[in-house]
Amino acid sequence: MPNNHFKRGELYSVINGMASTAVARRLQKNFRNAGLEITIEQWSILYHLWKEDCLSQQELCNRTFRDKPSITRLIDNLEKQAMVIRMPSKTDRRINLVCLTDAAKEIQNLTIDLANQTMSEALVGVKKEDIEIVKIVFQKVYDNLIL
Amino acid sequence: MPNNHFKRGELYSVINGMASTAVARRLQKNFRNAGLEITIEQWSILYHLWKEDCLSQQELCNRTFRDKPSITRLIDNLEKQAMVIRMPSKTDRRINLVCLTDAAKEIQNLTIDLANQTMSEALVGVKKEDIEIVKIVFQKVYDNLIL
DNA sequence: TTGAATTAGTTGCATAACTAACTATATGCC
DNA sequence: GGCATATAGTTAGTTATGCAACTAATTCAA
Repeated sequence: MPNNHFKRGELYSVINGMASTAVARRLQKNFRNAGLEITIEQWSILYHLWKEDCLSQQELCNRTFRDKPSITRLIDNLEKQAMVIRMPSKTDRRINLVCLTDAAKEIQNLTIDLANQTMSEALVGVKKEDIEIVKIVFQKVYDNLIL
Repeated sequence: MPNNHFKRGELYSVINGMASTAVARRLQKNFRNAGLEITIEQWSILYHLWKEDCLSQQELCNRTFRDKPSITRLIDNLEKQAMVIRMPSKTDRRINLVCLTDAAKEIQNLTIDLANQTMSEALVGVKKEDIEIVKIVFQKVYDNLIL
């Protein structure tokens, strides 16, 4: 039994029960209050497309740390809401390029402002250098488990 | 537009896409490989009951940062698998006390070992003091958003 | 003591996640 | 060229999550 047993268990439940839920739920609420009918999961797809448009579904899997079926359904739902369209790649017919519509471009600034505002609320009292440490720890965890 | 705009956006997607999924998915896989038919969400309930048995559903909500319907269904599924039973409180008939069965007690040591092992794999190369910082940051985030 | 407000838990509906099994296209080796 | 293998994406089935609306029991105050 490792000697740091309980600490790790505690960390585990913190990560699992709190990290994504508290921030995500608040951001979702802020979207709703602003009249935006979009989930944070859908927004996270748009967020990556705003950085670089017309990515393949596989590339979205890599960048959002989701598996392929999850991306398929998220794109399905975003397509229903006319936020993105699937464009068959001309060089590889297996690939769908996921491209933004004008509707998605219109909500970019508003939603990113809301996200920044939410992160500001969430990070009150947290030192900048500690945020950097959290990012580094998460990246290491991801590398340890996935690569 | 806040000047630390992109950093926070990045942190957001890291928290949302990676934190719970990578560790949780690995732990789930380790459970499955050990022949355990239990989800990590169900395990997180058992984890709190091993620390203190016969908690109310509301108390489990507080300790696992979940809402009431989530707890209701997790307990439903755990009850189907005969891991817990609902016992009506004698002092307040609105309350269900959720108590462990022998089957749950049997898997306690094995699953906690697997969880510690998974956290050890996940935290390779991460300094102990950085883990503490992550915990403190998450607690602050939670306090900022919920309280 | 009765009636409003609070608290504990459940149910219905929608979205999202993972696994496993599947189709279709592309690549690479003989 | 042709077959094995790899890659991109979809579908089906189960579990989990969030919200809103609901029932039942308790508390508290007029």
